Amino acid sequence: MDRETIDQDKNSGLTIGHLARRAEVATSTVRYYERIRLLTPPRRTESNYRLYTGDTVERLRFIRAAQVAGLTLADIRTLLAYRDGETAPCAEIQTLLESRLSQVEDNLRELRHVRRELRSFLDVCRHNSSTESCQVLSSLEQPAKTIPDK
Amino acid sequence: MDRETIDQDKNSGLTIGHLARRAEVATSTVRYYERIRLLTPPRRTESNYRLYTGDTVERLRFIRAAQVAGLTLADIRTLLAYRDGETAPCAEIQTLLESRLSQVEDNLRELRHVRRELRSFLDVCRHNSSTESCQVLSSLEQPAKTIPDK
DNA sequence: CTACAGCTTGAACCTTACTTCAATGTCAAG
DNA sequence: CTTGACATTGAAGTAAGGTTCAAGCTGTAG
Repeated sequence: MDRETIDQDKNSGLTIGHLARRAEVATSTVRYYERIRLLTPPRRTESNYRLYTGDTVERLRFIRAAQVAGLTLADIRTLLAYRDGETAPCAEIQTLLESRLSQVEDNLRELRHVRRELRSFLDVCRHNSSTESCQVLSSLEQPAKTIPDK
Repeated sequence: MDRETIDQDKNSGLTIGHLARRAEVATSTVRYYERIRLLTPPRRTESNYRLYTGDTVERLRFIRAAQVAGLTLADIRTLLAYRDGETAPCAEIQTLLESRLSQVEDNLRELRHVRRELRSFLDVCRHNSSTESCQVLSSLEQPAKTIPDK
């Protein structure tokens, strides 16, 4: 039995620090999530320390998993409400996921475009023999400049 | 000769509004750029209006082009300093572009990961016959859950 | 008993790239 | 002369997801 486990047994609850270590988030994040109503206020010790159960560890992992999937905290609040309630309307969840997916795909397209731009500027840079008067600067002058084909 | 051109000729200078329209940015953006020293303070009319030359239109286009290429305004300030000065050290510019490119590539990798996650949750959603108790919620419970191969 | 780690709070701060606001001044047209 | 568009300023607001701070209490090891 390690320190953590002993501490937990003692009062059958986790202080914010223990919760945070188990869920691998910062304590400030836990308080932040309580503020924005992703976590409901937990019970308190006599000395006003927050006291959590293992369920909250799960909840935090849920939040992380959803974040990794690209959902915003606002999205996640919606999902958590379903998770807390008895109904979990699949169609609405699906709509939410699909709308995020299409945003992610937009971002991907834009990033690929940015990558193309950067690469083409780097090409200019590399085909430049002079160490001064980098051609990139002037190629940035003409907007929408395309590499002339051949 | 259109209104814009007449206005320009009159005093051989552009007010902030004319500059903004020519460069297709908001006037508030122009003032912002001046504040963060991307633009040097222009001369003023007697009545304290900013008065720009066509060079500033070019400068704003330069900024836009660089932004589209994924550079931050801080990066761009560096480039503008080279552009204003007599030396444009190609090597350093190349380094800057390469470091942005690798950030962009990191972002792309991460976004592709996010897309995979979202798609796999959507698969769960679509293979679910029940309209209630959406399986996505429980599949978010187990972190790092991989779809079991067959 | 004394450290020192850990907890409490509300408020402020961080990043990036801007926008908005309020109060006031300027300029050209009718 | 009035109206309306445009200009000025500094300060504050926005989005998102947190972090940091100050000042003060609690808990425990030595």
